[in-house]
Amino acid sequence: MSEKVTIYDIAEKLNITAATVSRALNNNPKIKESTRELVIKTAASMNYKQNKLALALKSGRSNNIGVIVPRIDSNFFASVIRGIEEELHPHGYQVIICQTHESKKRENENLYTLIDAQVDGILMSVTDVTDENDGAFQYVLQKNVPLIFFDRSKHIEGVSSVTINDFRGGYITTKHLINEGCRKIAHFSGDQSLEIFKNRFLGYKQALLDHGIDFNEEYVIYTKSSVEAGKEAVDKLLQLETPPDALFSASDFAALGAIQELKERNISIPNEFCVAGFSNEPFTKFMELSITSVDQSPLEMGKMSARVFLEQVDKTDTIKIEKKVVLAPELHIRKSSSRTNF
Amino acid sequence: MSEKVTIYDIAEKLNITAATVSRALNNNPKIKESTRELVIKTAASMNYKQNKLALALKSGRSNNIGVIVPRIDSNFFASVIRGIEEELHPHGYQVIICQTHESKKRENENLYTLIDAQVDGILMSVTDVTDENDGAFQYVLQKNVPLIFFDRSKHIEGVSSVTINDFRGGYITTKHLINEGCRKIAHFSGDQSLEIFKNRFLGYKQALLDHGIDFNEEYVIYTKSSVEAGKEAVDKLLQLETPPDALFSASDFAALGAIQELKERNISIPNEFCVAGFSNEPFTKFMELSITSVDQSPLEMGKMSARVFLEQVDKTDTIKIEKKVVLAPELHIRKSSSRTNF
DNA sequence: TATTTTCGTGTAATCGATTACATGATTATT
DNA sequence: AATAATCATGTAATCGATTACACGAAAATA
Repeated sequence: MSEKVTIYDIAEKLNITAATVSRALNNNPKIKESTRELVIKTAASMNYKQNKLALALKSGRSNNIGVIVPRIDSNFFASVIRGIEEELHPHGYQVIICQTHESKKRENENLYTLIDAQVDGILMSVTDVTDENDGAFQYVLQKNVPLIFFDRSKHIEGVSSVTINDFRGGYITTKHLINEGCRKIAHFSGDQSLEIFKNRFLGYKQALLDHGIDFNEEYVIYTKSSVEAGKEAVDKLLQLETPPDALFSASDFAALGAIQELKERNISIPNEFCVAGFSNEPFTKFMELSITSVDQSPLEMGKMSARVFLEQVDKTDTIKIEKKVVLAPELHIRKSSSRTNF
Repeated sequence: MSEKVTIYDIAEKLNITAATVSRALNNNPKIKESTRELVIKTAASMNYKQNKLALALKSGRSNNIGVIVPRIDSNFFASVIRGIEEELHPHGYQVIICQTHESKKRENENLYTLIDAQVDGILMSVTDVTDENDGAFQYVLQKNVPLIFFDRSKHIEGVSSVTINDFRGGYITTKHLINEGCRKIAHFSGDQSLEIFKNRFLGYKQALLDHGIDFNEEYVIYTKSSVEAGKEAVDKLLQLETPPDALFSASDFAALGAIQELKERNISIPNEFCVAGFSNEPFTKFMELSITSVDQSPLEMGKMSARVFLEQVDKTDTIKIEKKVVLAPELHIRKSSSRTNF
């Protein structure tokens, strides 16, 4: 039953034109004060609502921004999205969510769909199979839609990014393990095509080097981010001639799997074996044997990404700003690696 | 640099009208086959993309649906959203996310904004201060936009809902605790204005009744869903003349808090005290002392909500379908309450 | 052959708002 | 009083696609 009220209806009622109504509602200074008041009052009484679609068509701006993540049901990504939403909501932007499930096809599909839906910007975390030379990215850039990577980033000219210093995260965690007296430190890494994993790995390596510990190729295992994968990987490690005495896992889930497997083998943590993870998933601090982990401040990352977007959205199209924000990782030291402090 | 290609550009190039182009692209049967092919080929070669905003304005349908949740960074809501997205994506819908942070003001704001943005439907979980008589809901209904509640629902005529059987969840959990030999079972509940908490509570009460156990008002505590709240609540319980020997908490976080507090007091779980939570948060199964909890199948809930929406979206406006889907809760029995099986 | 169908396409309105330009009414200036 | 400047509003195009209606040409029917 709800008749849609347009500016034409208001115009008709007041015997003026829609143009005048539009101007009055938009506080155009050329409108007589009395007219403006009358229009605003009438609009309110008729329960007028501006049609955002018409506005979007005319202006070419939808006031929507797209967010693409591998999956939304992970604490990390959900928190980033929360940050984005909170930062953008006051500016009148709505957040559209897309998932890739680590599929390049889905990722491209999402990019094209978002552009076709005329979003005003795209904030995304790439998949582990993303190719930065893909046409979809060119398509986005060519449309002059601000594109911002968060966490999982690729180097593309003209694209800003908000990441954490993964190298440093790897470095301080490894250094911490060394401080706890560990010398044979293993590392679970992820897909090397993702910068985040490469950098955590490099930080790990550098810390070893800086502390005079030889890097041992055998101690590095590439795992999926799952409990199961962590168990299997630890299994492999323990079969080595000289098994490690500590683990820096680039994934909390793999770290948890490792802990479960070590416990089953009655290896005492942290006395015989120290474990540290990455991401500060909620469960890491809830465990009785709480797990040391690197916090990525996802909320802050989301807010920062949103801010970078806001900075770019109104700039002249001709100037391409490329901003690289790097947040500091924070190591949360917990029981799984605390021989001394607890 | 990207010139936008419209149907007018295609029309001009082929010396026909935009109407013909539109028809050809929409597989209108009145178009000559040769023309259609030519148009489609030309459109492709010119890299034409349909302007969704223009389409939305004309049709009044945006192909967006709005999802409103208290917060997105909770495993439960994130999983529901995942389900919604996965179900709706193949149908060409985009999902817009809004958060309320349990604020009625934010909730209303979100409802109005979504309607003004012409979403084709709204799927939401209400706040704990939502009033079903609020004008915002009337506004939505009056616009004939399908509204579907999931999990946290209110009774509003013409509004469908997808929930789990919280009564049953409360019942089977309490019954399980009784089976384990507990007789003095406490309950942490939440805001009673939310059906979910009322129903879990009622299920709890009924189970006691059915097993000849007196209901003890003192054993029921209304807590927030947080670890801290759980600790404080257990503290109160233990000060009672006859402290309980089990807890059914309507929140996993409060259950965790309870467990931590009980452990600090060296009360042995599950031998002296059994604990069960609700929601099956990821950490409940990861703990060494894994926590018994009720699974709400959030993914399924999201998919089901999406399906209910799809059923309603194309129906004639005149017929208001009101569908109430109730999913079955599933009790995951774990160490925190297993005196016998583990 | 004359008349009716059918077919394919064009014309123009529509969705709702914005805005460059035009215009008439005041007011200010000389 | 004549001219210029200012003000408030109207006219009409525009954003890009869809679609009811119209119309000429070709095909079918009488």
